[in-house]
Amino acid sequence: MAETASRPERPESRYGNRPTMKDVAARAGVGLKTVSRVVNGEPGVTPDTERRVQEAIDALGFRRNDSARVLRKGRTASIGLVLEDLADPFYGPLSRAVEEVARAHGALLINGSSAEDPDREQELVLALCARRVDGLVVIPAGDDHRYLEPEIAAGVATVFVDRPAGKIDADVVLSDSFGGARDGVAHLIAHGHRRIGFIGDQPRIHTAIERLRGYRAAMEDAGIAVEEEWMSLGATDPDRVEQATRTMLSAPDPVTAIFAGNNRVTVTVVRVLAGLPRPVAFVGFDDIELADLLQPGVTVVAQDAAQLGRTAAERLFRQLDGASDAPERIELPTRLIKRGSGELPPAG
Amino acid sequence: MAETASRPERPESRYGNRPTMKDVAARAGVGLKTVSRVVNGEPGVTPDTERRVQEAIDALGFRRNDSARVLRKGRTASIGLVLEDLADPFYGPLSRAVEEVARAHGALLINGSSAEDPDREQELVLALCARRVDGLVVIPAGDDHRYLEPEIAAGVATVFVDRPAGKIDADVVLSDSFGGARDGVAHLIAHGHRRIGFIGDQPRIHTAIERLRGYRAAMEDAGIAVEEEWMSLGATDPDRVEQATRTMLSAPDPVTAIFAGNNRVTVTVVRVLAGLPRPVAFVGFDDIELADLLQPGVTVVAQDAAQLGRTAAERLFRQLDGASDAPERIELPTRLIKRGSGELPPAG
DNA sequence: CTGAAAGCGCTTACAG
DNA sequence: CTGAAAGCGCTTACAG
Repeated sequence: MAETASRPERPESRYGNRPTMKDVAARAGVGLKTVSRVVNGEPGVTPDTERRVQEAIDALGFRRNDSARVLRKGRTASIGLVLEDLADPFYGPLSRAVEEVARAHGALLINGSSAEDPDREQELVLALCARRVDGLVVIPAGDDHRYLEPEIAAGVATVFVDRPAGKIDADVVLSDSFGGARDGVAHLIAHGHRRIGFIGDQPRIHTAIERLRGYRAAMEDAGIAVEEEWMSLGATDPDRVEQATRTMLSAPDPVTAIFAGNNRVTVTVVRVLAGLPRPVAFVGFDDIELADLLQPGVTVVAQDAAQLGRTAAERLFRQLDGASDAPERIELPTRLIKRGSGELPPAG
Repeated sequence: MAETASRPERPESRYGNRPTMKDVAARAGVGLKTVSRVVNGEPGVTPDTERRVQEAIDALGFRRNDSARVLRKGRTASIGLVLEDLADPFYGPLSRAVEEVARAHGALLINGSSAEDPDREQELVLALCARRVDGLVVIPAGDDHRYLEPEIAAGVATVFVDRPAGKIDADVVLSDSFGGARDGVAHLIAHGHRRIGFIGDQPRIHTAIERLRGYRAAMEDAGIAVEEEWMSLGATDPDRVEQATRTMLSAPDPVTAIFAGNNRVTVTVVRVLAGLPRPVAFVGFDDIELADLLQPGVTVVAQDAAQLGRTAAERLFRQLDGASDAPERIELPTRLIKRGSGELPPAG
């Protein structure tokens, strides 16, 4: 056992020591095409020939090189998924959903993180195109995707998720950020709040702007004049968010409620609020695990990450199956989940 | 804009309408090899020739087909990562760490979930081998990996993570499940508990067995005779875990503390305990988000998922760089994080 | 500095 | 039922 698994010397070429169809053909005493037929389960091979070929395959440990196959067939049966950060819990269910759809279509998933850097997004996307993935699901970091035009023209199916494509016309699947934020903020207003803070992601990110817009709309609907100090957009790292939270709460006339623009902001704000003596009402965009077990439970505007991924991937394969629908914008609804923190009345 | 992005007819072959080096060469009036030189930044091209080639590349929107390149070069500059479930928070940081190391080595990451199904694991792994990934990082679902022997012999670098390989000798990177569980249970014993329950994953999973072993060791060290009803291994779905928890707690002489075998078990047990009138002490294996904000805070045995991924990926690339070290078993330490739930005394 | 020929490991199109 | 030839889009090894 240890012997068969002992590490071999690495050859210069990784394939150098791999048997090919040619080797199998030679050993079985048949032509190349006959091996190809057996390997691919094509008809037109006598049982006896098939057996001889199969024996050669087993004896040599032959495994078809799909890399070569792809070169002839045209399709690679793989799709690329470019997201911001594989470690962000929001992308876990989304990735899985994309993978499941890909699997159902016999495709593999190549995954990459842009780290919210437009240059890195482009580099990754183009690397995937060079590998000739059949399609791309992209959570964009940048706001100019004209670099993709030649690829799309060449037939690479493309769907954007969570945020729209920039400066090109492409399929996009989004959550209703505007409506979700408006509902969440209206919910706080309905519980008596008028001084409400908004802490969100960087303003160059589409969802951050949309959610801020939803916040403003809800405030305006209620006839509340928003003050500048109530709004803070920026990085979602804990330090920045904690700072923003504390600033809002220590103002002479502090906010009595906070609305958070995404899951990472939520985690930090909740942590800060937990350390305060007086309760501050809170609603967050995106659900987070264990939100129901905190005291109070965390009220959130939930989006369905898995459904975003599933919808995008299905749309992608529809493109690959030849559908020539015009690019479409699909918006999925959000859902307000009341758990306590959003139903607190204004303090004092 | 809308025009350039409007969806083209899908050709039979995805590459049919893509310019190749041959097209570029024809347009620039040079040989194929000269185009190759320019595309790959090789020396030995006059500035003037280079400019002509570059113009042709830009005019045609040429992008090198790495799929073809790979066929000649031998290496695909891609590695495969097979894990259980992309949506499990434990695998997020692990995947990201593997991706970062891959990126540093210029490789792309192909990701797949086995859904804890050995057949699906094998299917995925072999599909990745057929694509000729340079290496594999595998969180195994099955316990027999002899099917990988021909691949490893052919030069596919392989590292197992989180659980050891079955029936083959290969690199493996693990957390110290035994030691971590023993420490966690000893911690409960140190706080006065003697009747302690263990709820873990299915017994065919290596980490489940190791953690159970750690539990038994701690109990034995303390001279406590373990009763059968205190141990429950099985699926980690909420229903099964809730049932197991309630059964242990409703026994005539119930346990006063529970040790959970992984993150999913922890989430469910914590949820059940939160609904009980009397406090039950708890320690979980794996840290979970917001564990510090619950009442009481959740004491856990934390493992470093990112470090597991990083270590495995680095080991993989060392193999690919030609290191011929013998297969090794690397065990990373765990860390007990005290937050309150594990320091509760036995009730009544 | 430049390029024609051969070949990577398959599949396609065709002929027997 | 079977197989020889050509070709997918590149790189390698070599010659000029």
